[in-house]
Amino acid sequence: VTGGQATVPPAGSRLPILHVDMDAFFVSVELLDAPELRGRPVVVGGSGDRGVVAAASYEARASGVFSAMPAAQARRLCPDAVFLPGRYARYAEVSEQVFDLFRSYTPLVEGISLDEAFLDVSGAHRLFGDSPAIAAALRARVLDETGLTCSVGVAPRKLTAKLASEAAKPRASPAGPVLGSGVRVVTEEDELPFLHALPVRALWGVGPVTAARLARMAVETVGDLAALPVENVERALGRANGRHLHDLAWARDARPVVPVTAAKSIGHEETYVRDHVRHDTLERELVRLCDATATRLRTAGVAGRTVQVKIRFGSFRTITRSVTVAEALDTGTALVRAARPLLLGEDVDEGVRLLGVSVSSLSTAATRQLSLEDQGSSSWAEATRAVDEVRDRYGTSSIVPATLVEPGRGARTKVRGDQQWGPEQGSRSG
DNA sequence: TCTGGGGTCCTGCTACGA
DNA sequence: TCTGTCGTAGCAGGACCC
Repeated sequence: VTGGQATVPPAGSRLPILHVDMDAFFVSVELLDAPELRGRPVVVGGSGDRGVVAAASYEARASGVFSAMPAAQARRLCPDAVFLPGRYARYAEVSEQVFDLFRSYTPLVEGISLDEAFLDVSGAHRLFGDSPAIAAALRARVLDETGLTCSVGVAPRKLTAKLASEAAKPRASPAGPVLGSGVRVVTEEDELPFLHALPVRALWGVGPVTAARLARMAVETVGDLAALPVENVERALGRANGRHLHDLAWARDARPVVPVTAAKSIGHEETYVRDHVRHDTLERELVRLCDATATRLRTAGVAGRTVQVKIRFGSFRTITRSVTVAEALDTGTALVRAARPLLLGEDVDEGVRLLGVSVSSLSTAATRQLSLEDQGSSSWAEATRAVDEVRDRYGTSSIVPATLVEPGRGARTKVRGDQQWGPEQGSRSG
């Protein structure tokens, strides 16, 4: 307030949230490195029989290929497409470059995935102008510095910023990709009309099951959902979820942009080319997954008390078995000790399609209680540190649990990003 | 017809101690 | 000593996200 009169803030400063979404990110990175593929239908992921599509170019999308679609289906729909296996490390590298650029506008950057982030730019207006101006400048710089395009939503809160960036995206059409607006601004006044016109499936948290439940109540749009009494929604969807979605339908979303959130679980899982039926083979796979998970725990400087084993059978029936131990674990041997009885307790005659290990109830090394093993002897901790150092210097496969060494074949280890979107043809099974 | 891998969050149930 | 209640932790499954 100055001179007894309220100053009206400029419209852009009442739109603190940006949602930035890279366009067809994995595919765009591939095209950056292989420009001769531009204009062709390109699909990342799903090169094996059991894979799924991780990303599709707009040319491939015009044939009906979308993310998460089974590879076999994608191949039928678009036989001319170039299928690429995906390079997680390369995407992570480009992502880091893009996120650094985001952080040059504001420290309040919340990554949702490699290709998507929320930015709170409420403190950046003096330096960079209002939010729509920041959005436009940011898009231009991303293109200039990386050669990639992105779409940006600008809105008063996360919910609508995300939906706005979606509305700004390019679209696939049979005639080829149709450019989007690139930036979409949704002001406080526009918010409810914009929101209520969208299909209810657009809301974060409404998947196929929830959408089907809502359809039984004749809810097709966000507006339909908003019009229902909250009690009815709670009865249909459960208390927490029902209230949350009803709030979202009225654009009530107070979630702040949180720059860093600590991981709550770390794990690995893998789908096999053919189902495993032998316990000894699965035990070896379990050792490999535990070893990889433990390495990542140590890299993150955390250890966990709850160890979970996930088994997906040939029929796609999926079970989880978990155990919580007194002391937090971060070594492969300790994880195997906890996980093995969980696996051995299950009948695998049906055939196991996927095996996974994950660790939760994480604590940092500084706060965790010393285990008896730690207190009794430091030799195992030293050996583990030495293993990490050898792998740092000579690669992940340079030193592995003896169980994983096969005469004449060496050893196969797992690192993050391996077989990210399904098993490769010809990889090991048994 | 076929359904990945990395996660988060919620719900319902059971066990257990105060 | 027995019984009921309540809060919490652990466990399993499911829905959802990118």
